[in-house]
Amino acid sequence: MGEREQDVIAKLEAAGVQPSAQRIAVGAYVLYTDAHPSADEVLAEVERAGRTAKLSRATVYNTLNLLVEKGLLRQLTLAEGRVVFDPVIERHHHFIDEATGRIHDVAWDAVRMPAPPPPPGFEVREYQVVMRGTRKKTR
Amino acid sequence: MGEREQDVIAKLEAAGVQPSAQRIAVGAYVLYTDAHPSADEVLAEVERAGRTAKLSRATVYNTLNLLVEKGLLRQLTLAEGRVVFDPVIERHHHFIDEATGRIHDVAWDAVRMPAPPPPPGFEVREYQVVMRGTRKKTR
DNA sequence: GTTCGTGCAAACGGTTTGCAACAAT
DNA sequence: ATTGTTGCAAACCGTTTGCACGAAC
Repeated sequence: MGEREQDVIAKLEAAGVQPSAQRIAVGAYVLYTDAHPSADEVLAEVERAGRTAKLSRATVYNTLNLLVEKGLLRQLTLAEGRVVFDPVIERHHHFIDEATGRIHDVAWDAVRMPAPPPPPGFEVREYQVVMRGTRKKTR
Repeated sequence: MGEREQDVIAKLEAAGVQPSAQRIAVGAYVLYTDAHPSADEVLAEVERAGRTAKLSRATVYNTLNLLVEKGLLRQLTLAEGRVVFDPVIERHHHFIDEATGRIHDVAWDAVRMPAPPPPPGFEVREYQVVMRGTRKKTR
């Protein structure tokens, strides 16, 4: 067993997750990649690497969601695919109410921020701050 | 015909879009709402408002995409539903290559920014800058 | 032997596509 | 007549669910 796998097992156990063969295989990829893969890409990549027991789609989804729950992984909802429309054309920021999913516009001037630097070799066309949170408890 | 409809027609024509009955109906809702609706919510809302010719799902999608193309509407990909995973747990920002869809991590310290203010009555749990752009032309 | 994890297939929901019917000019 | 627009149904793709099999303690 490789060093990588040892490492994955340690992380899984530290998070209170039973290190099954499938979870190790998924973790050995997804916990070390910077490719920001989707669930299907994880499945494809693990199958390609091959040296593991059979792995079903459902197990990939189960495992990824479990790792997110346990704080080993973060879930990003930045990919195209489910889309929502905003008639406000001017640059502005967004706040997402995590309880309801409702999106609120936040005025551009509400945040004083220098233009952020893109990764080397890229140029920024547009940027915004995305906030997530909930309604404040009234006491 | 209401003032709202007149307005929509003007916007459509200014953008070089033929103002069909369906497009006017869609525009009369989506160009004036702050609810950030999905395509299906647009369909539901327009049907509820009712005072218009029949409207099919496909036409809603066509119309919304057309309005986005013409710059009358912005498309946000912030809603849950298509998801991608990142093993970097620490707070950081993201850059999305619009040509490829690839997502790059951007170090938190790369952007010097005060914590942004949420809409009144809300509190922020987490926030980040989301940049979109493309690879720089090499000349 | 009870609990937990997995695989399979079906269901589900949002989006896209192909095509025929239908305006509009 | 040509071009553009719409409706319908099917296809598609990512995700979730239900259930039965199998492994682990």
